[in-house]
Amino acid sequence: MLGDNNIFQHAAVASSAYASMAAFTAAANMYNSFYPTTNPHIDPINYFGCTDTKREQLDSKVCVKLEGIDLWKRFYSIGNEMIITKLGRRLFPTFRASISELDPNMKYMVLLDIVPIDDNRYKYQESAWIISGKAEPHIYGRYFVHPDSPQTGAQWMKQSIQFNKVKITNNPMQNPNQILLNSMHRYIIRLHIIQATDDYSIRTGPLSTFIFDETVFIAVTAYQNDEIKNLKIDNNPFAKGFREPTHGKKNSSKSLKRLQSSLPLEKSTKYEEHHSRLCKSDSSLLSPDSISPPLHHTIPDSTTPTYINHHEQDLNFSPIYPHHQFPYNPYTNDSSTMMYNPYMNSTSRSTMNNFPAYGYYPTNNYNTPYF
DNA sequence: TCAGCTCGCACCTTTGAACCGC
DNA sequence: AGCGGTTCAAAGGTGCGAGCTG
Repeated sequence: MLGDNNIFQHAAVASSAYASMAAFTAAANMYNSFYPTTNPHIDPINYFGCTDTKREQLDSKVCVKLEGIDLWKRFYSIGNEMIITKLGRRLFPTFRASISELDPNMKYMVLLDIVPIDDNRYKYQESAWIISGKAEPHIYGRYFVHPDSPQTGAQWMKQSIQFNKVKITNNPMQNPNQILLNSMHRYIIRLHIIQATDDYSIRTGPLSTFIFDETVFIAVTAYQNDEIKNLKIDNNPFAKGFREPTHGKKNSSKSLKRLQSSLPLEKSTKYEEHHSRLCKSDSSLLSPDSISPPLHHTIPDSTTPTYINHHEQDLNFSPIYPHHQFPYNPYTNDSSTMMYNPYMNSTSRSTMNNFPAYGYYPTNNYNTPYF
């Protein structure tokens, strides 16, 4: 099973049950940094861990809510960008979530990773993102394990979980705990909750994966869209130094424009304001022939999460495929793991058959079996 | 030529050690 | 001795912009 993966072997035989789980992830990340796979269908942890173990799902009542949803939506509505650097850059907005309905006495691990949502590379041209070619292969298997992992459900549910230390990089030789991304590619954040039942539960314990549409972003080495840049400056405390109208070479009109654009607006108004721009941007982005997406737009709302029961789901109509197991094994067909999708609820289910689940991103394959 | 990337910089927040008073 | 509050320097997170690269 382990093959010649000595790093993994050493981690797997760690004496402490939970230390070995963390060590496993670290080792997998380390291994992947040295021996990256570019095969889009093989998750390295899965590849070197378990290839054919069926995963149970967590209790279907388990609920995850994305915190700071309003800010995420504001970035989402413009077309979020995240800076990546060789040394690693933090995510902003910070990914925060609150979990409910876990077993208070059971121990869990919480992991975060970032996966591509399509096979395209993009470029920013004439104030819009357009496809510029085929994507570079994504290196799978880099996860950020929440430093509090593992802890009991009661502890996880006590307060919101913050992933403020997560860093993204474009340097494969950077710290393996940083998530490796390609510039000018589009990604989405995933959250994984794994029941920590024993030494190897990271590979075998019940798992649920949660995806939040609002976290879609394009990785860049420099901001392309001024609106995004200004929104970051106005909301990130570390960028406060760039808010001052007289700062550096910023001219007053530019600063004034930025300040105006950042004024708090009534939520619905703000989204509607960006709506037309988003449609234009996405249509050019997602369809080379510039066909606009269906006029069925809603701002995703992860504050009202609904879950998919994959056993009930009609895969012939829905673009959503189950996360088979953690790690994903492309050669099994286990639909046990549920996944969060804000569009899927009792009232919108019928719409699903006609409209892609993730609205603005009909080419979504970020929930296809990579994992 | 140029889009994309790197690096040093100024400016800022965060962090934690040291100090102080109760 | 222990605790809580304050101060302050170091560490680290920002975007900027010039220069580099393929």
